[in-house]
Amino acid sequence: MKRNRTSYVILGMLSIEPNRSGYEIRKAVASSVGYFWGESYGQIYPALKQLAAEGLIVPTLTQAGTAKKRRQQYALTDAGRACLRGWLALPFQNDPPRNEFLLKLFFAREADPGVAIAHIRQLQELNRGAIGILEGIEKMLRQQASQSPHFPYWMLTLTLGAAMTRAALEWGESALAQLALADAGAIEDRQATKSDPPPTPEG
Amino acid sequence: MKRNRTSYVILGMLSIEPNRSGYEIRKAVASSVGYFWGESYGQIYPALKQLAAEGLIVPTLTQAGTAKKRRQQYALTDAGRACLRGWLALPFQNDPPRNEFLLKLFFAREADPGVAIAHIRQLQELNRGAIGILEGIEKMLRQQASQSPHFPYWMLTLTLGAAMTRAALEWGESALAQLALADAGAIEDRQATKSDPPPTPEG
DNA sequence: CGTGGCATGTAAACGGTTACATGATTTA
DNA sequence: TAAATCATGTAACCGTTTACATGCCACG
Repeated sequence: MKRNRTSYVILGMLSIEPNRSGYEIRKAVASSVGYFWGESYGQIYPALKQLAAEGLIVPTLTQAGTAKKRRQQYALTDAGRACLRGWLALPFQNDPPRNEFLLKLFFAREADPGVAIAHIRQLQELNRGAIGILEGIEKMLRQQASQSPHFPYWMLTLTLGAAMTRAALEWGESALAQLALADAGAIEDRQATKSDPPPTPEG
Repeated sequence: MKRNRTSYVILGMLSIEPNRSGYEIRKAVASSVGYFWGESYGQIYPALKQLAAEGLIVPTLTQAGTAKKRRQQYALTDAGRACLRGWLALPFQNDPPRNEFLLKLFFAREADPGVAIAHIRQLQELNRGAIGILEGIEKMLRQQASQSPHFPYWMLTLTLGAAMTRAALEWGESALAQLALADAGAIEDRQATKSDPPPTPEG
């Protein structure tokens, strides 16, 4: 039975906490795995229908007591849980990353000299923001979920993200320094063709 | 004029070296930017047609001298080069990464204890391989392209990839250690409920 | 000569995003 | 009751992969 990954994300989210609606699942995805996975309504709602038709999830009664909005909630069935576990045990597929930043950097020679520097600065901004967000999530996790059996795995996803982001930040600093040097070198070269060469700058 | 990114990759590749065919462009992509970008024939050939129709590239005569296979080559026009430069100067869009490894790790509590460890080991394998490939490319670049004006930018793409991969490798080691400890802890806990607690193992 | 791989291309299917439509619920 | 927003859903579109079709060239 071929199934797309959206279905597994839904099963996973319901395995962590049952009785969620499509809307809630979408929000949970964005706020937990959002920095390495995304889902849109256009995928979630059809997938919910399909999963329910196959008996992997069941619609649960919206408790009429408080009646918060009208929303159809779902919970995992035994078959759904088994399906999730089967998928988890399968080797992960690492989908080829698409990194437009690196693409532009690769072709940057064709552009004006400032372009690469501007892109790297934009990347640094993004990565600094990401570090902040990751640290925020980590703090919240430690306070609110440190006793959860999910905690160690959730922390691991965070620390990998943080480690790679920090590595990228360090790279960015050195890359900016390099490009600045190269610019200075180019200026020197231009001066050198006009007058005497000053090979090393001195105070 | 809306244009997909495949077109810019083609323009970029032709800006580095003109007179390439679709097949050659595909191969060049795979062997240079392959670890952060991919293109398939199904995109390249239609894009070539479209670019030619818009005058951004021109089909060049396959030199009848050696007649190496039949293949239609293309070269950049001035308009094509200008188009590429315009795109390069635009802020890059960072497309949300999709990382199935992290997704499975996030849900790993639902699976058997060995599953997360197996996935991390698989990741380590992949990353060790990636480091090897990146180092190979770097060596080749230093030998064959160190005088090219593209060289500094190409090196930067390599060093970012290497830095992030190395960070992931380090993370993997510590993650494996952590999970091994957790397993040992779980065993201890189970023993503790059966007999006296041995809080710290001693020779 | 014919087989295998090179090179070009196309059609179909897929996964995913976006935009839009709609009702229901809060709030002002 | 009007406006804003919540929640669900659908249709269309886009980019991409995959599978397939085909002809050409080199080599045995």
